[in-house]
This record gives sequence, structure tokens and C-alpha cells, in this order.
Amino acid sequence: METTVKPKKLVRTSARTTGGSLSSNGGNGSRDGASRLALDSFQLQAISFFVHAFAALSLPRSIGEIYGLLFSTEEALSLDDIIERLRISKGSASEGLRWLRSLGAVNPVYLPGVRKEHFTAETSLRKLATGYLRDRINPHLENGPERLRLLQESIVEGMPQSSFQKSRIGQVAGWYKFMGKILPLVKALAGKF
Amino acid sequence: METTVKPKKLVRTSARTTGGSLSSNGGNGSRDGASRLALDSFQLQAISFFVHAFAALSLPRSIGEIYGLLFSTEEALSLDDIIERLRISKGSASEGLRWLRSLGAVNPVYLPGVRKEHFTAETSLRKLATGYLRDRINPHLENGPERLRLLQESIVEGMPQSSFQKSRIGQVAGWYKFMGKILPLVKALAGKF
DNA sequence: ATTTTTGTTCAAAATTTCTTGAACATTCTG
DNA sequence: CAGAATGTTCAAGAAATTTTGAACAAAAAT
Repeated sequence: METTVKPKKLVRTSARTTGGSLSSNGGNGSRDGASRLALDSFQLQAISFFVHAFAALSLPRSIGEIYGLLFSTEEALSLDDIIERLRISKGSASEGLRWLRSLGAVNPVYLPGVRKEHFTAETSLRKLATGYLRDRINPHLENGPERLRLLQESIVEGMPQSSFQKSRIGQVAGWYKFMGKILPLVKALAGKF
Repeated sequence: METTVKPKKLVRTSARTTGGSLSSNGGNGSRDGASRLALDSFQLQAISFFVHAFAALSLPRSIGEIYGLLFSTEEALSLDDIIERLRISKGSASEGLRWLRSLGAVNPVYLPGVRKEHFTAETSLRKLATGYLRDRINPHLENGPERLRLLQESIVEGMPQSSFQKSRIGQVAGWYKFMGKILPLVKALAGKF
């Protein structure tokens, strides 16, 4: 849930958690065979930014990292690029990318003669908002009528509380109406940015 | 609490996971000393409704249960009433109620001659929305300027990518502007329901 | 002043969620 | 076609979150 920002614990206990996993080195860190590309300070800051932002929506850290990396990188990156730079597993990267793709938050980029899929970040607020609402909000709203029906059918006529219960159902119906009004508004306004 | 010999768990193999933990019995289930008040079908349905709705916001089940119970019950309920009806622990009930209270989603009710605090659900969309935005969204937005500054300062002038990076910062600034526009709109519209 | 009532806090346990890594499927290359 | 490259899936492990329960604190009653 994460109510207030608790003191948390600073000293996390394992590799993944150990804060300084993302290396920033001034020059170029490539040495051994598996060249380890270093992130520049802008990338580090952007990743931190998006990890926080996505956490506000209770989304996993790896997704924030991937989006942050793409957002802060001009060139399109492949799955392996992402794995290499963020030091996350293939599984995480693949699933995270799948999620971002389904939302429309990353764009595939065609590169002639290159087999690996490459991606850049989608930054259009309209597209991001639309995708998020479509994937994460609409599904819940679509059940609305059904859920409202279930509530209605659960009322036992004639009971002393049934009048109160009906008024409650009126409230819920109003909430759904509100959502029906506000979502288009959000999309419309998002289009202007 | 009156714990002498706690019943411990009666077949409670994961009641929380196993959907059917909330008993609905037609008549009145009170028998032994600790009267166990049964939930009526409307209450059960409402609780299910809010557990789902709150889960959509990644909020814990117990909070949805508590709000659902209060929402579907005409009389004000005390902490013990909630514990008794939902069969959740005192800790969960206390923390959940604290969260709901801080959001403004429950109202304390004064009952003359009664010592226990009693609560009803707040159902005004305006109050709920305002409280949610205040507690869960604003805190993140308030860091906005600071975060934006950090991003800006992370740009190394003169690098070939610094122009790209500046354009990205422009995007983020736009997103914050959008939030600054849309939130008041949400509040205003919520006031009409 | 002592006991009872009421509510909070927090460590440990239970549960859920996320990540890893390796097996697998698929597509491309030669 | 065989082998290599690329990407997906999923079981098991790791980490984070939630729930419990009992100790504790505060307020009220006796």
C-alpha cells in the first residue's frame, strides 16, 4: 500500500537492492568481452525519476527503469541493450517491455539490416494517457453495469434497510457517471500537451 | 481484549485467500458469548465491490473490506464491530481505519454516552476525490520542481546529446503542467456528483 | 489508585508480487 | 537442414507488502 513515505530501510540486503547497481562512470566503461555500457548522469537521473513515478502507480521498478532508460536515450535500444545497461534479467526486460508495448509507451523502430527489435520511448502525453486508461482503468469500468446489477439484486425488498441500500446504489451509479464524464476530458486535455 | 483461551484458528487455512470467508447466514448467527453478526447480501456484495475497486488502485483488501462494510451499513460502526463482522485482526482494522480517516473516507459519529469511536462511510465524491488526490497524488507532484531541477543539472553542456536531453526535459515540464490543469478540473467535476 | 475499556504499534508470520535464469519456441543465416 | 540468434515463458527464489496478535499506552470508570 505505502501510505506515507516511511523511513524504509536504507541498507537493503541483496545485490538487486543494493542501491548502487547502476554504474555511472565518467569515461567509457567497456573493458572485458561483455562491454558494459555506462549510463550518463542524465540517464541515471531520468531512471530514478521514472522509477519513482511508476512506483506512485504501484508499478514494478523494472518497468520504471526500462522506460526511464529509453526516455533518456536518443537511439533506439534492443532487449539486449537494455539488459546490458540496466543489469536486469532477460525475463524482467522481456516482460517489462511487453507491458510498456501493450500500453503504447514504447515504439518499435525499424533499422535496416538489424534483426533485433529496437525501441524508443513514446512521450506523447495523449498516447500515454490513452494507453494507461485503456489498459488499467477501462477494464474496471466495463464491469460497472454488471456490478451495479449484482448490487441491486442483492437488496431484499421490504427490509427496513432497503431504502438506505437503494440510496447507496444511487451513489455508486453517480460515481460511474462521473468517470464517464471525466475520462474523455482527461484524454482531450492530454491531447494539448 | 478478552483473550483467555483464544479459539485460535477454526479451519482458517488461508481464509483471506479463500474467497468465502465472510459468512452470510439467513437468520441471526449469534449463539455463544461472542455474538457473530452476519452480513446481509447487500453488505457482502458491497464489500466485494469495494475490495475490487480498491484493488484497482493497488490498495490492500482490508481497506476495501472496511470501506465496503461501512458503505453498506446504515448505522455507525465501532472498531470492534468491524473486527467482529469482517473477522479481521485488530491491527488491520486499526490501520485500515486510520488510512481511511486520513483520506477523509470515513466520518466519526458522535453517540451520546458511548465511549467507542463509531464511523460511517463518507460517500461524497468530491470529498473522496479530494482526499485521494491530496494524500496520494499531490505529494508526488510537490517534488516536481525539485526533480525537474535535478534532471536539468544532470545535463552536461556541450555533449552531442545535450540538445536531445533538453527536449526531453521540455516534455516532462509539459506533463507537470498537464497535471496542474487536470487536477482542479477533476475536483470541480467531482463536486457535481 | 487500581482496574477496565479502548485503541495503537510493531515484530513476526502469511501472502503476494517481482526477479531471475534456464528451458523452450521461433525465426533467420548459411 | 543444422546451427545461431532472438525473444518468450514459467518455476523457483527473493523481496516487498499485508495481516496477525500480543504488548503497550491512554483514557475512563470504579
